[in-house]
Amino acid sequence: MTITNSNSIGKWISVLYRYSQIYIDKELKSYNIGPGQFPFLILLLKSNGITTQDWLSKCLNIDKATTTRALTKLERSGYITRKVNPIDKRARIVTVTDKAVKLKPILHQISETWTTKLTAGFSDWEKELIATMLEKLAGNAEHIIREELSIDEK
Amino acid sequence: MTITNSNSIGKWISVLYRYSQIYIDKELKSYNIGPGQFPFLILLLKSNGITTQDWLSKCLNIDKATTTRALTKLERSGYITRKVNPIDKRARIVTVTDKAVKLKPILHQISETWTTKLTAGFSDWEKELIATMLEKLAGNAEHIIREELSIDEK
DNA sequence: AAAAGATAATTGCATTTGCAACCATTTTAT
DNA sequence: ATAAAATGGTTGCAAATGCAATTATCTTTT
Repeated sequence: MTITNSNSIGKWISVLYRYSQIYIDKELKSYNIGPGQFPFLILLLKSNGITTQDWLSKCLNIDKATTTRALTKLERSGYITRKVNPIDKRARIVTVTDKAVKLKPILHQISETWTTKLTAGFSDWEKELIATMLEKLAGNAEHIIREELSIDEK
Repeated sequence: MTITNSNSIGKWISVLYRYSQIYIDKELKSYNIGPGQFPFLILLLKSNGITTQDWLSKCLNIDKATTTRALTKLERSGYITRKVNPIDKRARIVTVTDKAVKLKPILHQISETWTTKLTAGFSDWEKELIATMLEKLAGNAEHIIREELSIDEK
């Protein structure tokens, strides 16, 4: 018998996910950036030009079809450009524009404000701890799903 | 300057959310229960007949329109019934069926297996800790969104 | 060098979701 | 007692999302 508090981890993850979507949506609506684009833009601002769409998908665990569409929207809104990689014509080189770079501080501020308010009452040490723990959970989750997939492939 | 690890909490939450959706979808597809119904069914199995749809929505932070649809699907699949509350005709009394009760052990097992694998490498103490911390985060998130709403209402 | 397999990205399709607007009923205020 | 406000739930609509299939290109095998 192991009915413990920890079984609600999944519930809180999903609740938190929905809150964060609502928050991002409110904060970024005026920039024509939705919760579906936000993580891509943040990631691209960190790793400009040095990544494939597929890598973005894997890094964020977002379906590659969704990635295509998110980047299409970001491109239409003028935050990124995509050109075919001449070395590998299947791939695209995704580059952030000046418009995106100018927005970078605001994006980070929104992200930081959210984190700060979210972790109100936590010590700095606890903040680091929970981030580290979540990262570990995500690693485990990836492992679980990958294993399930490989079982299916039998 | 506060660029720390903790700023990625949001990222990991969203990554974990998507993994969990994939997992639940795979595990429960054969029962005709999707990730959108799962949390409701779990919650209803705990608090049968003693809740409104609105309470479910608030508890899980899920839009009430989505709640209506999730319950409609659960009803069609035979896991719950809804009747108008004679005391308050606006409200519905949601009751789980025998079919749902029979499924309860399986649902809990799926939930437990996910949690166990997700927290692989964590001590029991750490498992409790992360659940507690996530609950706190969710409480803070609710607070943030509620405050933002009340500002908009000015 | 050609065929088979893998990889990067896109498109089609169906499903899910949230916001707004709405209806019905109950509660509160006057 | 009636009007106004609040509450529980549903529906319309548009946007987002994931899976599967497809295209194009590159890599590996033979």
